[in-house]
Amino acid sequence: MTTRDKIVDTLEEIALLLELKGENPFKIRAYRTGAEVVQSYPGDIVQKAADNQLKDIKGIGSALQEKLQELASTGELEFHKNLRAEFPESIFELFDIQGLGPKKIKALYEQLGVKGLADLQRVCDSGEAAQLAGFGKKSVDKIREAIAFREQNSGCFHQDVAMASAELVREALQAHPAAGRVEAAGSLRRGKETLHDLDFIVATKRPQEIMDYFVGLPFVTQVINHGSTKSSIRLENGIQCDLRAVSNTELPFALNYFTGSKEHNVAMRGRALKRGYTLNEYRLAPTGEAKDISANIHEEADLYRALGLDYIDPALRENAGEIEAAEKGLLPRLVELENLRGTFHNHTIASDGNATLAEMADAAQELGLEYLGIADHSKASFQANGLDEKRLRHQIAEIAELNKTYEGFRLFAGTECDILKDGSLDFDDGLLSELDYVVASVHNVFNLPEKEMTARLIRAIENPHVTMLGHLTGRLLLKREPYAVNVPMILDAAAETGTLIELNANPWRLDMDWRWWKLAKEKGVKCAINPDAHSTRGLQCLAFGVRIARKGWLTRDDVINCLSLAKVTEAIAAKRQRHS
DNA sequence: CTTTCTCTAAAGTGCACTGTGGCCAGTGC
Repeated sequence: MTTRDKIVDTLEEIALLLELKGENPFKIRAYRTGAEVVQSYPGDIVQKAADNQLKDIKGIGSALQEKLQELASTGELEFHKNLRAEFPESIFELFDIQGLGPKKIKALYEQLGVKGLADLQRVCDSGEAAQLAGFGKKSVDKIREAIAFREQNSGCFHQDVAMASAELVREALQAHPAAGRVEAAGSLRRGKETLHDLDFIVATKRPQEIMDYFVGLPFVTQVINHGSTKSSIRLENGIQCDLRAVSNTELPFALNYFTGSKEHNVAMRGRALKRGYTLNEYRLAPTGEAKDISANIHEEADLYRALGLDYIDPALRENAGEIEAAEKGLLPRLVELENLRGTFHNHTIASDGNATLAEMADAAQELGLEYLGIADHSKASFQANGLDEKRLRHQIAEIAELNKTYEGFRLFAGTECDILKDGSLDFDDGLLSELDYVVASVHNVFNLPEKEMTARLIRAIENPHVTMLGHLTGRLLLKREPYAVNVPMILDAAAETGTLIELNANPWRLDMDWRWWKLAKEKGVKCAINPDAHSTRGLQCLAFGVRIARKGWLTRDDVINCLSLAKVTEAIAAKRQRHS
């Protein structure tokens, strides 16, 4: 069965391969456009393609119509197969290296026979790469750094992929008749920003049966371990998944132990010892005269209570003050997805999103939100089709019109305004003042020294129209390092000016990092959880943002999205009013 | 490869930055 995703992937791969061949850039773009159109087409485009009913779809001309028909009806495409045959499979690895584009990959492949990462490392080390035209010592050094960065993160995955895989595994396990409770543990449960494996615990009386079933599941591509209570497999996407079978009574202990973090566990064990117990993954047992209380422990919460602690949410288990807080009854009541009543920073087809204003608004309402902020790119982000003054004013008017049609819901007119190299903004204050709010973000010149980058951001923060700072460090998890910026100084400036900091909920960003939010909260800086959605589906990234906010100890009072429509309207106008 | 047109040919997203090689090409947003 051909799926929409497969068609999209095929078209994108064709674009990549054509680039490698040095084809006409417009032809390449046509395939990329085609992929986008297929991705966002409302309706069953696969069926339509198979039936050759693709006429009059903008972006799909005669050549793509034919290819899509072949692809949809046969599941294959001769043209694609032939293209693939021209290059080794592993060549795609090279596109993950920052600083390598199609031209350089082409040169490496044709002149040095570089087929993948291993070859790339070799020709960098041997000095061959530096000899190529267009290459030199500096570029080779950069490539080596990029390889090292990639290797450091190899076997790591973004939250969206990990969560989807975890759901698949959980459902499969739960379906077995001998499976009792099935729980995800590990860093997934703690809500870490990236993950390298999935840990599951199942309560059962027949562990061997569960293990045999687990390693034989259809999505298993490799069996790493297969024992009577512990097995490890690899999924199709490369994620390793460990499963442990325990008894019902052991479950709370196993769950606690395998959720971690290691540091949290060490602290817990130490605490148990002080109270006369030894704690491990199976039980809490008295070491001396203490009374055996294990029969009273059915849930993790009972275990924490037994150690004189309030229940500590998995998100907080990083040994970063959570045990002390739990002892004193000072743990925060963490924000929940259900607390969010709206969100900011979302894109539409006006810039690089693929849904219209109305579609985004409808999707937001379906999620139960009361307001949605639109923040399309500004003109300096040309590559993202950023709006100029005229188009933005047109969008403001469009939003005003749409707002007349809603009851109990509102679109906010905003912008994701580029912060230019010197810290000035891409739009003048006159236009910014016509908007409901402004997200200010950096999209170019990432390599400034920390001092200059910090000054750049602070200058933007000091603009009275800047409501919030977008993706603070510009990092792309597992792909690009954050840029150098002094976060405490930024937080001070934000606190002083009443500027919000975004928690960008895109699983590739999750920026500002969760490790800073506790400090931000202490300084009185508020958070805006934003999905940075480029489609209606993208709004669901909010869930990832909430997970990170929880790791940052944030409560509903710290997150502006938890305010009602009336209150949030005041809140986003507050900074500006200080200055008027 | 697609769209648009002045309708069978031309135009189709711009800029900053980096490094290399000698004033340009590749990359990334």
